[in-house]
Amino acid sequence: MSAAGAPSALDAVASLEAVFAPVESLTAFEETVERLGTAIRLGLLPPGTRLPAERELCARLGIARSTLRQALVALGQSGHLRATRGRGGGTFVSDPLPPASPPSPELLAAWRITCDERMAVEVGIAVLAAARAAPEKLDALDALVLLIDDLLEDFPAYRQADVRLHVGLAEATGCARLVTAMTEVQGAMTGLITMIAHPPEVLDSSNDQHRRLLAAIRRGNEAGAAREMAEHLRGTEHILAGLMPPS
Amino acid sequence: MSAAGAPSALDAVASLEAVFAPVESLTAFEETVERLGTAIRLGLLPPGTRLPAERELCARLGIARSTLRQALVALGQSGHLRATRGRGGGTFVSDPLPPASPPSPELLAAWRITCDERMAVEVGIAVLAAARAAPEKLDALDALVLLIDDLLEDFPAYRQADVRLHVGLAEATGCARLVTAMTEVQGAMTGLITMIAHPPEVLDSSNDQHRRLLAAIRRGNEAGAAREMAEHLRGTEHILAGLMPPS
DNA sequence: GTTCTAAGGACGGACCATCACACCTTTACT
DNA sequence: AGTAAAGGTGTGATGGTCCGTCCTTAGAAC
Repeated sequence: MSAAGAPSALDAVASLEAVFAPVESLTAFEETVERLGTAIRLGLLPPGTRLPAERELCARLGIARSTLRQALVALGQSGHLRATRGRGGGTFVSDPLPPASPPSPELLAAWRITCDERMAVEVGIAVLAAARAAPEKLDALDALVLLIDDLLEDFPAYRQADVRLHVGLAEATGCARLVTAMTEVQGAMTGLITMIAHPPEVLDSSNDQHRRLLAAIRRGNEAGAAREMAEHLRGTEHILAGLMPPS
Repeated sequence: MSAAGAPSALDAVASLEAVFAPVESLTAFEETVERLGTAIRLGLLPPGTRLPAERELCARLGIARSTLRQALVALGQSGHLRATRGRGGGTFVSDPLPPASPPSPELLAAWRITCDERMAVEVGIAVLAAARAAPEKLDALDALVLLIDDLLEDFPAYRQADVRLHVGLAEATGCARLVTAMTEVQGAMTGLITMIAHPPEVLDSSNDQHRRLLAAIRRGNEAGAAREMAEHLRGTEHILAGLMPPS
């Protein structure tokens, strides 16, 4: 290192790859489809739910109504939404939902990156929740864990409750951005997770991890929460690693 | 809860706020300004650095040259870049950089959200690094900590090395997306951090936390890394909390 | 000193996403 | 029958982005 304080060339290279990486800016249309589609597939908007009226929703989303309609039409064509006209009508989440499409090759290729991102986001949220989650919120999550115990035989229902639990954890941090981050990460994982066989025993032990995680959070044990969450997520990762072609 | 499996209305409300939150899609121009500006302000692109040629850079960024030029012109007008023409010319990071502009009211209003996001991202990255960081990479980070010991009297230099350390941690996870997330979060924090007085004793103890953090990571101690990182970040948060008007 | 060349600088046309606004159609409630 | 609330449709304007082309500058090579 010649000049004092000047970064070495080697050190700079790695981070500059991130700085100069391709900029992919989603259009308002794309992001809306993404957001609503993810919320539907994750069960945040269960089948039969009525969306806010178009004129209200476009105001909430901060986009023009025509742009929102493009998104709604796209989600309608893919079978996730259906619209009825007239008074008392509206846009509703389809019931039943269309069968999940198989994960795209790109998603499969990026599975490790997706898992890494999930690990970072979820562990961070677990620690934050341990630091500050309100007991009442944790009570609700405990109840969810008990409810999940009855869903070990029905994977779609299990997965949906699982997502609600994880998103609930993000809500417990009180930071809306983190809720968004969690839903995005869960949406990205969903395609991968459906590839995995989920025998009830696995789901049972996974829910046990939920219990230990929530206990650690309730104790305010940040380190414990981080460890439990990391272990919990590692379970999925190991199974996926076995399924994917060795990269 | 009446219908089995159906989410209670109350449960849905919180997460739907995130689903229906305003969609803010950055244009390619805006994101480029953001990315390059952040990299410059963080010292990832130190003063005097020559950027790649426009024709190459727009290819790397995946945008049109005219769009890139808009961003370069904007950064030039704000004094972060200067361009020289002719052979051997190019676009260079200004030396010295323009004085940092005071943090915007919006940034100040969102300081808690920014801190939360940083906590989540950094703790997650610390845990991931503990799980898999290469020893050689950690050696480089240890060296950085030693270097920082000599910068306790010069806050700008300290801060720059501090950023390099944290970004280096993200690089140690081997996930480019996390490096991006870390630089974004650090960029958002920079404006807030400059508001704080940083006596050498505080910086010294902060660097001690770096040491303990890296030690935990080297031991592969995920829980310890999470705890150390959380404590490390809490230091800044507490000082900020004292400065900000009670929300 | 002339020529070559690699760089930034500027322009124009095409395309497309987005917007705002106005209007139509359906349907249930009053 | 009328009204209100919802989705459905169309149009023109605006602005971001892209692509290609040409100009200008100034160091390097000869």
